[in-house]
Amino acid sequence: MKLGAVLMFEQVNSTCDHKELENRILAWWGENRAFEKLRAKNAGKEPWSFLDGPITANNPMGVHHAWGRTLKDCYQRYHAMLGHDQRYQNGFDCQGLWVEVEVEKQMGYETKADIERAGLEKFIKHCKERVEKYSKIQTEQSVRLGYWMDWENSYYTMSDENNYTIWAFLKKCHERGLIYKGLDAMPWCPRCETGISEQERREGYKNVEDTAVFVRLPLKERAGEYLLVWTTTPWTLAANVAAAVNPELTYVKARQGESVYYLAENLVGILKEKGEHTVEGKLPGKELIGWRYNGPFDDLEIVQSTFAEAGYEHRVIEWAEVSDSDGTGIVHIAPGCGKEDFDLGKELGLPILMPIDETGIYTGGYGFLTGQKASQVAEGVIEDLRQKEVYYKKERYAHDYPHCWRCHEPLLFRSVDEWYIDMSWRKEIMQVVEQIKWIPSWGREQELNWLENMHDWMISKKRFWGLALPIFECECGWFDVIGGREELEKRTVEGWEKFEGQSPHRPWVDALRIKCEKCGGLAKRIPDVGNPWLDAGIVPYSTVKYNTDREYWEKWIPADLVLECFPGQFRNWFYALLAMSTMMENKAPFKTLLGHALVRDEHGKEMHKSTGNAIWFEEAADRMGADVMRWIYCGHNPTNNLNFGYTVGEQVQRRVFSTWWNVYSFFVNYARLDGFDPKREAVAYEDLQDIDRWILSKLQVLAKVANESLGSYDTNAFIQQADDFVERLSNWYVRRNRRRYWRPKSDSDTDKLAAYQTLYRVLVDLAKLLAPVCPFVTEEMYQNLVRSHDGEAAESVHHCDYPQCEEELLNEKLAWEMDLVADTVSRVLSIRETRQIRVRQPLSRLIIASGDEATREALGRFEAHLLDELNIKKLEFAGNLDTYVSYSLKPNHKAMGPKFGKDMKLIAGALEEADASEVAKAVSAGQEFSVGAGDKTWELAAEDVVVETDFAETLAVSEAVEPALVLDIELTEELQREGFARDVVRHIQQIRKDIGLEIQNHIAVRFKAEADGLRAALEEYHDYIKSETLCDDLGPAADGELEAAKEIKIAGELMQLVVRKTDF
RNA sequence: GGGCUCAUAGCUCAGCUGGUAGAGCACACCGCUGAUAACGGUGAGGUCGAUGGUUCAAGUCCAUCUGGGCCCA
Repeated sequence: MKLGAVLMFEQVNSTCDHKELENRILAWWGENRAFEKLRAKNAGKEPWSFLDGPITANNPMGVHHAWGRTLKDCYQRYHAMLGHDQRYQNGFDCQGLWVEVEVEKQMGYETKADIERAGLEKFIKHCKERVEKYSKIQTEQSVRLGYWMDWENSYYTMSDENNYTIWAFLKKCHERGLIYKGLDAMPWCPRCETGISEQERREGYKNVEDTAVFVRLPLKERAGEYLLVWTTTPWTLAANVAAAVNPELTYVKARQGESVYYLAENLVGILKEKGEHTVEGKLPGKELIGWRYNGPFDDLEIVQSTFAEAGYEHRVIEWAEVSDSDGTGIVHIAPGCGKEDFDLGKELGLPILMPIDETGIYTGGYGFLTGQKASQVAEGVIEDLRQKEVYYKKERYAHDYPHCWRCHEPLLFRSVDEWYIDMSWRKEIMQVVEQIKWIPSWGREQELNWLENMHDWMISKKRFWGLALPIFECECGWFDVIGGREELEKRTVEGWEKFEGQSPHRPWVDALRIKCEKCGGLAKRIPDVGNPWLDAGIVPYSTVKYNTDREYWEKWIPADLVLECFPGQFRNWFYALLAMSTMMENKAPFKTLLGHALVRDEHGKEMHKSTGNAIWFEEAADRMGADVMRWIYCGHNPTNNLNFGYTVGEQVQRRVFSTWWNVYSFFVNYARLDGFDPKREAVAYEDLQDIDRWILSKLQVLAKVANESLGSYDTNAFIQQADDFVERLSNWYVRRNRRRYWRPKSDSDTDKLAAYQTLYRVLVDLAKLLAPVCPFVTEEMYQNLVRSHDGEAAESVHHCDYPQCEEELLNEKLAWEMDLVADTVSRVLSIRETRQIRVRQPLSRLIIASGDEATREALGRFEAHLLDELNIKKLEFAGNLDTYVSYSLKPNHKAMGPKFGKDMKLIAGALEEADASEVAKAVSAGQEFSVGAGDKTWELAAEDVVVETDFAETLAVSEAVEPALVLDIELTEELQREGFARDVVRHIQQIRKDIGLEIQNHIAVRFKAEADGLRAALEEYHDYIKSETLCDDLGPAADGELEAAKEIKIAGELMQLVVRKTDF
């Protein structure tokens, strides 16, 4: 088809290919530097500050990351359209064990020794390379998502600036005397050869089955009597120092064969398996305290020497935490191998046996155990105990046991020296928490709860790739913390030449020495690296020019928004941010924190590579489209986990995007045919139709909701409204107005112009409103609708001002009226349904009965829509339905409750007794009336009761709600013929579609029909059928013309139809 | 044991400051279609986890309990 000169819109397909469209828009943004122009446009204006939590640059980004990133982008785009200046800085988390583990896998290293053999420098280089590789991949993925960031300027937590700023933080801590080295029993990963911090330990609990052993420990001075002790970690028995009982529990003395056993009364059942026993006495736990016994490994040289040195013998101690829920009620205590054991040992001054080294292997002095892996000695220990006759029995025992969160090895407990920050200043942090708005609000409680209960912060890790802790320690015990590069250079007395020009990482920083201020010797850096949450926690300082441009920092911090996935972060990033910022400046680094939950699969299961239900980001983006994904993310309540998958994607695509796109495509394609010129002077508001004013009002409501929702970080509320708007736009506004666009072209047709202008305005504003949510499809629409003809308009939809509600276009009355019309339509359709009368069959009249003037007036004004939509000839109005009905009465609780209170039940009874038709008359007249029960009477108003009506059979009625509707369902032959004609039209249209004709193609139709009614209808409605179907030639078929005929059935009568295209 | 949180239709979820329960999907039936491989209508399906309390009125507020999740000990 040839286009005239005035046609400016590009033709639009009826379906939208998201993948193609999005890639095209991405390329266009790039070529036109759309993002850079946006930044330039807003530069220097009022700032809005978002602070990005660094994403771990260790693997490709998943659909779970895309949730948070979509929300981040959405709020940034919204504020950009409000004209706010922004930093757009993305962050990558680079340092830490997670990277090391992946590099180890990649290089085939098994142990720390392997790394050291291969060379630390090489290893660190690989770590850096891995971070570079994945940060690049994540950047590309984020771009595909439509995430607008200053990608050239992303921050990396491995940067010098970041590391040195953490040093400054640590120095402040040290100046307050909060840094210390402590010996503690801690969970330890023998594979990673490092301690696991409290935060990390919580990541890795797994339910496993272990061998639990019952051991009988001979009591000294009580020949033939034994303590029965139970442990789930047989490897720790060699480090046994004491046995603990609960002084409040009751214990029994039980004889079994030659032996006498002591154990908790409630657990005596465990003896059964080994034969008969008799209970010879009961005693409280406190009577056992102090009893001495022979340890299970007293034969070991190291046990003997350690105990001798301490002047100690194995004995029973008290511990209130001992329970009788499992085991024997007597707990084996090894202070070198367990957290509680260690604390207990410290309290009581017990000696400590530390049997294993960093790799989980027994050290010297442990006899046959020496050189063995602790995780593999269970059977050997049992055999040894058996020979020593202290073995009683074993069992399989299922429990939650901590595992390494990275490599999944079971953790062991070791007593080791680690470095800590004393967190006794937690109250200061808790005060800072109060400065923050938490969404959802219980986030505050969560954070406070963590701060209340946390222990000191273990900041050291015996690994390689990470923050080099700036703690220099001298052999004499003196240590100091260096606060930055300058101080480091100033205080370094040796090794600077090896360090200069390198990042402050191992191995280079290990070469440095400073002078000990106590003994004058050389202090060297402790070999440990830092906890990675230090890296992420400092970013409000390190990435926002805190050290170099304080004015800039003041401008952007505290940030307006931090937005991250909730789980874990209360003790991780949020905690680190708050703690570090409290120490640095005693203030919150951000004002609002928005948290979201986790992404699950469609069925609510966790996504895992191994179970095959994981969805890769690229695949999702290409298959469903980034816009669709973003709609799903924005439309979800962030508090709840999100069940993500292709089914929900298809739903959103169908329900929202397909509908919206088709309105757009409908508009564009007809606007082209008609040569609609968007620059023409606007039709005056008073010359619009009510339905135009209605959709414009609805658009303003949407703009209001959009600004309120996005302004309060609630995309969900906005999406719900937008969803509804698209639905109403398509299935009411466009559906009701189709014929206005189809009318023959005429420049003087103001009403047609009004229809185009209204729909145009709605589509343009809707694109702007939704631009932050789905940036691609809105850009596409904007370019075609606006930029195609207006070179002065903003170059991108994302450069536009965000639409604000125009109060003068709001019209609540119209909204109410349109709801009434829609409701009326729906009710009449419901009547047709129950009476089995298809909508194509015209009916003679609809009676609307209401005592309410406004209701009648409103429906009267939309009469044309009602008649057309419902295929009815005539509308009649009545004040009530007296002549057809009998009445019954029901109380309206909402109206009466406040007035009559406790009398409600009595009044309900009185209404049942009252003269219903009298009341109905009063109600429909809006008058007061009285009812009575016993000796009481009440004055009721019209709105206090609901009148129900029973109808005669002759009419179809819907009277449950106001207004009452009565549908005349009598079918005359005349009406039937018209119904036939509409059926014929409909079938011809279907055939047109089936044979692939375009809207504008003309046709010829041949038919054959036997039934008189049908033939009469074809004759009577000959012209109507022709004009409705663009048919130039309609007539009965001659012989041989029906070969390709389609046989159809109309109201039970057969008919044959042939459609032929006549233009080419 | 303590803190937080959740419990509404078969599934996923809305229900703000109390007024007598909704949507989408799925299912069945019917209809509509010259924008819509769409849509509309109807039906079935809910003791709004349980029990008390406040109130004329509770999914909504309060208390207790049960069950799930997270956090802490």
